[in-house]
Amino acid sequence: MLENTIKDIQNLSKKGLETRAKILNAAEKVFGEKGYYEASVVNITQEAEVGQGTFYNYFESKKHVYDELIQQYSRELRITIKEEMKKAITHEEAQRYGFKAFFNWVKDHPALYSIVQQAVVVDQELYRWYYNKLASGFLKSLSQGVQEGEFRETHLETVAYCLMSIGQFLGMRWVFWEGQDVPDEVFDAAMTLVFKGIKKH
Amino acid sequence: MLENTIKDIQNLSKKGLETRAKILNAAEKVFGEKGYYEASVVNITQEAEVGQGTFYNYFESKKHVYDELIQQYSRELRITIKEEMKKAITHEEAQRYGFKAFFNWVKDHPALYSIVQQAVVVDQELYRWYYNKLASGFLKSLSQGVQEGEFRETHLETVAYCLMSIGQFLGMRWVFWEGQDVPDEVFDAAMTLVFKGIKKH
Amino acid sequence: MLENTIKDIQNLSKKGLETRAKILNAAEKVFGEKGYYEASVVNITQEAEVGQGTFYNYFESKKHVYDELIQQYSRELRITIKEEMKKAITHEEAQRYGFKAFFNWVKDHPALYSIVQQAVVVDQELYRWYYNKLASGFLKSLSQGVQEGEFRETHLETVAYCLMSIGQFLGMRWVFWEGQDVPDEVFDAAMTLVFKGIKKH
Amino acid sequence: MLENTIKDIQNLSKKGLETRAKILNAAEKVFGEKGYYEASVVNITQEAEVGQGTFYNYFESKKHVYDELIQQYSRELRITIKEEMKKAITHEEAQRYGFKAFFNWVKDHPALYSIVQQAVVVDQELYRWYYNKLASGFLKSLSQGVQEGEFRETHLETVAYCLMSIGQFLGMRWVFWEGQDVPDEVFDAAMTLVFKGIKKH
DNA sequence: AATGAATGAGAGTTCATTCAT
DNA sequence: TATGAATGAACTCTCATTCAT
Repeated sequence: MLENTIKDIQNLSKKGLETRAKILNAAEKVFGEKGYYEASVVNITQEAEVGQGTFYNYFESKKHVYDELIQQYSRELRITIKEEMKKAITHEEAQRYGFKAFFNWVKDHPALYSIVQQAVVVDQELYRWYYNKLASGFLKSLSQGVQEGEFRETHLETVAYCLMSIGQFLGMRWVFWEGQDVPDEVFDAAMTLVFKGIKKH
Repeated sequence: MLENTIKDIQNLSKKGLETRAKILNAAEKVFGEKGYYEASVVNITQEAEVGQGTFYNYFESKKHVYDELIQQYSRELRITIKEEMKKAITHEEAQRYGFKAFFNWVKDHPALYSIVQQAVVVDQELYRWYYNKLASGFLKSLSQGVQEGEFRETHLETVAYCLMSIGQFLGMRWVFWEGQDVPDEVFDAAMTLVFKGIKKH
Repeated sequence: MLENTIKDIQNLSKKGLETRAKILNAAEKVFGEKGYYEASVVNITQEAEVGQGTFYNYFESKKHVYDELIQQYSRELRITIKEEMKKAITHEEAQRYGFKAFFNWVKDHPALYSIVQQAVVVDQELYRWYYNKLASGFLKSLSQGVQEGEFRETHLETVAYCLMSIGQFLGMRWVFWEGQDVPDEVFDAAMTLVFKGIKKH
Repeated sequence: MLENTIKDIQNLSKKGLETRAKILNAAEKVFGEKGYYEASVVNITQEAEVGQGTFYNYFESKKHVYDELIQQYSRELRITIKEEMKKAITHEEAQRYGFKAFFNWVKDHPALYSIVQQAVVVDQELYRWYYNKLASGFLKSLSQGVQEGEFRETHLETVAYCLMSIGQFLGMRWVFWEGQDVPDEVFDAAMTLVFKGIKKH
């Protein structure tokens, strides 16, 4: 009743949902390729093969699509990583699986990876939110490892940030820039560094 | 005689150099506060207290000032870190001094720190150039440490990227976001992590 | 669907075509009055009573409208002249009709006449193209006159240029400058000059 | 006393006159190459190898140099033609010499030729003045020819404009566009056309 | 639900001209 | 007499957004 111009994902018809999804996918592609500021709404609607006006039936502004992409991405990424980590037995293994999952994600969604990076210019607050959220995932897993005696006691938030940063940069350097998997020797070198640093013995 | 429209840093009068510096400083401030895309040339010239046209006497475009800021920043930062590292005796100490120097730098130049981050959107190539340059600094120092038997043998480029990334994220999290020094417990936790990871014993 | 930003004269709605025409007419008027360089796009959109941005929905740039005006003008003029010449019996008569048609055209479209002249500064190539096109019309008619024995043999391209230039200058001097018809005595004097010059006896 | 900022060609030192001439020559070249509107004052001062400010010591504005060039050109051209025509015996010969002189002039001063053409956009009034002046030269010579019985009676102003226009276009077509002399067959064809048209028998 | 024509605020940039030195 | 640094008005063009259909 309050919102008669759509935008509310609820009461959308099936067709409406499809159109919305087309736009969102187009936005992902276009933002990924051109960057938020170089990308225009027209670019997006053309990519989506819908009219210019249609965009505003589903999103309040260019910024709103961007926000939605990041939030969606963030959620999916964290779920994926968590799922993957569950398969492990030790916490070390879990961390390894987590890294692997992240690298695969970047390889499969380079556009979204880029979009997140762009938040540093587009919306600092969102950027901080994203990394804090990601770090808190690491933190949880780490503190379990400590409780169970697998990792030594230390300032865990710091370590969480360290691990996250390593994942971030290796993903950037080898996966995003080169468009390949992280090479085994790189992965191993990084893991050895990390686990020598945090394991109890 | 001959050259009236400037842009060449050489043969600039004293007054010209001052004006140029005013604009560069203003650009640093404005880009830092508003981000590259939200910042307009007018914002910069107003901050610099010069006329709009004056900007174009000294820089070919908005992008050119930006590039200059990054390159200048990059050079100064690397020199500062190197100077600081020289004061150390062991390589571990050198690395610690390096990190400290970097954190101080971020604290003193938050705007420039932000500007570099923005390159991820503004100019990917510049962004890669910056990090590769920075990483190669770490690499050099590390391989010396290995040669002299202080650090263990490993895939050094990876480790360089890991160290750089840790510095980057801790600097972001504690210095840039909070505007304070990296707390001692954080610094120690990170250094312990790192050196347990790379030292020989 | 698909094409939102226009510029293609095809698939334009009726309203779109109207707007485009309004802009084109306004441009003709404004270029005619102020000249290409003194005329601004704002001048044109104000004359057309549309928003500034609307201009760029229909033309890529100020130069593009200009080109279109010239080409349209050139085509229409040549068709008009040809139509008029067809009504004649002898080739002398045909030439006379052609000149008359040209002078009438200038009287009816002084702005367009001026716009063509401006090409000498705005776009030399276009200027040459226009006059070569016009001269080739004269040439065709002349060589027929020669073949049929009405005109004497001579270097026809030269004569074509001479006739064209006479039309051009009389049109400028009496029609464009004074805003009147070419006076009879002027017309007769010029025609006599010309036909004494080219007729066989 | 009235004018203390120079600009008055009178009380100029020898050096001043030289500087003024340098600027005028540079302006001729630059206007000729780029056209009045595309040419900037900086272009001119750089070509003249003087400072930007120096320009305004000798000319009130960009437009003033332009005016001066045209007037100077017009005067010199008319003198040159007149001198040349004096060498002839018959009036027909005089006209031929006049045309020749004009074509040579265009060949030697293509930049000035172009500058005059540009007046059609830059300053209509100047443009009309120039052509009226030129036509009146033809007129004088023609009416003498009539008085002395060499040319037939006719509407002389018209014929003057016709002759002038022919010279103008042949000069443009063969000399200015092609950068060569008017070919003999073209020259002869044009002269034959003209003199069959105006001579008594 | 879908469209695309219309818009105007605001961007980056140019350049004729001024003026202190 | 010569200079070039400084200026701001004015330009062309872009684009997120609105709205009538």
